[in-house]
Amino acid sequence: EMFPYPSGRIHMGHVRNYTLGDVVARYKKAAGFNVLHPMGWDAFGLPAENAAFENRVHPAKWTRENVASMREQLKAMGLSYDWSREIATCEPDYYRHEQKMFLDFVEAGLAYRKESWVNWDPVENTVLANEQVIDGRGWRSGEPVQKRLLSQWFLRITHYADDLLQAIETLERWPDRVRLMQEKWIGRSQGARVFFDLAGRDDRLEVFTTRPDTLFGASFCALSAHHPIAEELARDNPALAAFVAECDRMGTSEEAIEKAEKEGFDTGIRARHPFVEGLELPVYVANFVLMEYGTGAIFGCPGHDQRDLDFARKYGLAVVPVVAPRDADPATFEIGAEAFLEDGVIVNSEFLDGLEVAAAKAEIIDRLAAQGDGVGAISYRLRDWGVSRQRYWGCPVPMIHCGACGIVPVPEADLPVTLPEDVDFDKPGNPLDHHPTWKHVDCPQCGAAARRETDTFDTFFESSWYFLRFCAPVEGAAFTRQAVDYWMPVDQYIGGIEHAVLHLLYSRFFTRALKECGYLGIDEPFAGLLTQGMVCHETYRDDDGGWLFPTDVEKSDGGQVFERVSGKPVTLGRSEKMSKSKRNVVDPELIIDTYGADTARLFMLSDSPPERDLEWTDAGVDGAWRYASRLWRMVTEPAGAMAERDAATPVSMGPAADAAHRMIHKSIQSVTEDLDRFRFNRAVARIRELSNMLGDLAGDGADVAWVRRNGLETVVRLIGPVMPHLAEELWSRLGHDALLTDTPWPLADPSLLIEEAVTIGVQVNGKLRGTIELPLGADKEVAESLALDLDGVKRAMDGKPPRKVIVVPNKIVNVVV
RNA sequence: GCGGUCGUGGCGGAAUUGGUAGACGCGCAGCGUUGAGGUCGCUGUGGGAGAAAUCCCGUGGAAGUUCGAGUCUUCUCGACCGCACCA
Repeated sequence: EMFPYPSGRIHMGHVRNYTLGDVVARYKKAAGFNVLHPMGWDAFGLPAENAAFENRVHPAKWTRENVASMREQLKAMGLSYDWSREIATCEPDYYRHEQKMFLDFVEAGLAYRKESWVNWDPVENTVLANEQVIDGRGWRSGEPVQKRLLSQWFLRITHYADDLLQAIETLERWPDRVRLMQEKWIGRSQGARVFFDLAGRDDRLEVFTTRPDTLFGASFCALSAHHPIAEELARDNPALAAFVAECDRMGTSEEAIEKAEKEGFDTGIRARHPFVEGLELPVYVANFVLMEYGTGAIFGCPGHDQRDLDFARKYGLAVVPVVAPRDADPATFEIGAEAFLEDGVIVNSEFLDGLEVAAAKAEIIDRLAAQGDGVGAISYRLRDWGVSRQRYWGCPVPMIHCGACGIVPVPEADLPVTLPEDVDFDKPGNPLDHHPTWKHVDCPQCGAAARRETDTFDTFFESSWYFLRFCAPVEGAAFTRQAVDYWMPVDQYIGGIEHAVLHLLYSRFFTRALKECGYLGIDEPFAGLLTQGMVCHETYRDDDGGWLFPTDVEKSDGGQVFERVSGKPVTLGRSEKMSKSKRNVVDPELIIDTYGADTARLFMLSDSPPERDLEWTDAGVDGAWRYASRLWRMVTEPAGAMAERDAATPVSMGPAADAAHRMIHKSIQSVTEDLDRFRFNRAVARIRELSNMLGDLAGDGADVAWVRRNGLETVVRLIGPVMPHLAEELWSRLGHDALLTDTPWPLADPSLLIEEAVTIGVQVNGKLRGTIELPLGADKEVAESLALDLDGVKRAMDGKPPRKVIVVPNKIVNVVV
């Protein structure tokens, strides 16, 4: 399972995640596998610094205390972890290894430095995370944020863009939706670079486009606000500089940029169309053009791109259709309020006219190349991974800035570069930067006074390789090659869908980068992936719209909801992801104290399939608790005779015992299949069915007594991975000395799984009109004649002769009249 | 805005992957146990009509493919998740 951020207390999302993992681990162990089931702490991060700021507690102290209390909470859940492998990423023993990895990445050309944009709070003089930007303003200052350029470290994930994309195909045990999301995230697009001559200038404007076929429909070009040409012009043009500043007030998230009202500024520059003599396109600076994608410049074809169309309408630019639907008249086809995005036939485009879109792309790329105005190109949406953070609570970047030697790596012998303990969180900005002594060091090359890098790594850095250290958390190395070769890749990884792209993609990249640096021999870290859904709960608000905790709320029999203390009415809201801000949370510790861990675990698996969202309800927990109690009574208070533990299989069994015996083995079979396929809710349903059958099993003959014991033992063994405490106790009460944990998984007897008879449905014109009982594999003729003889079938046929009778053996008969 | 996922009873969900829709659980109703309530046990429970047999309707909506569609196709509506400095 994905290791948690030590926020202080476990939440229901953890309970779900770790229950799922523990069931898999316990089941696989019982099934005879060598299981490594570790746990650790993703211990660096922003919340520790917020706590330091708000509660005047040191991030290290806060984090370590959180780890200690969360460890106790996890232990109370009965999770089968190997705690001897526990790691916390904030300890120098852990992060020293990633400092070495980083130095190796620099050596291999996989890490480099470049300028990039950050959110800047002008009042606090600090860099803000996207999370700290609310509606374009700093979360504490309330001031509009600005974009600022900082020189930062990047990891060259784009070097592996194609490999990361191609290899998605090999991840057979990953959910399709995650594979699709990663594919879209990498975003390989085939297109062209087009070079426009600029009137009155010597340089050319280079744009990337996925639609070179629409070049004849171009009516403008647009630059990113920080395109070199835009910056150059802004120096002498206050109005443009003001527009650029306006663009900088937007956040850095893609969402903020895409949702903003599209704005442009006409630079006055004109770009010459490469094929149309005399056609000059206005060049704008526009707020929706990303400097990080393609070349930071585009040409706009309003007819065939909605954003370009909106822009053209706003600024009164020409809209010329150059692709028309195949059945449209090219002379009259016009673009209205919506751009035409589909494939069709090229029109209004000189030598391209009449071609299909794909052919036109190939043709125009050839022509562009021939006259030196462009070239076919591939572009990726994926950008290099910026890993520098201007924060304290992270792994220090092991670099030194020397006035004479430039940027110098910290020598390996001097690792780890550890965080100073005595830091001050009262001043805004990065505490490492204003620490009095920490950053002042001598240059390892020339010995002159130099300055430490005060940035720390993105915390995704730690989570990109922790699974490797779990294989061998040894001293003196990140891991041992032997252990990694034995255990890796992770056979089954389980975590939230919110990590579908970033963490999982970074880890895939990191594994490749480590391979390139000789650390290991695999490409893919996670062979199997299960992404669990969220835990949700209904929401409550009082008269003033304030959120209420479920514990503050009471429900009357009539379904009215009111505040427990004041009795005031409460508005019931829909079920949403449990979150502190909406207060719709249930504390796992309270549930474990009240009902026990096994009940919480059972409920987590019972109702919803793991990948779907799960709604937490009190009634559902009660139901799980009732089942646990019932199972307890069934085993400890046997109503009828129960055979001795080692009683031999009865020589002959009556029909009731025989049917029960068969059902026991069918249950073993289906529960095993369900666990193999992570259909835990079905597995639980099957176990409950088996319990229900045993509860109804009447008689006290030796055969029934034997089957009853056999059945109860089977239920206990099947439920063991889900409710380990209860099952272990019941196993002992059933007279076993060995632990259930050490007992192999039950095997179904194939001879008991064979059905002798089947009930199949009989339809008339596709509607069910009756059922017939047939021996397994009965002849079609037999099925047909029995079906036609049914009263309901005769009635529905209304005296008409059958036109056709479809018999699918062992499944269905359908009479067509 | 872009990308992704999901819509089945009062509720969570199941459906052998195109073959008897609603397994299992929750809730609700009735009965039994109890002084009462809870627990526990039994019975019933998709909607409509009917005393019943039975019939009609039914998987967000509309159309299509098929002997047969919850499942496949097209369109459409709605809900949710991610968007690179939260983890």
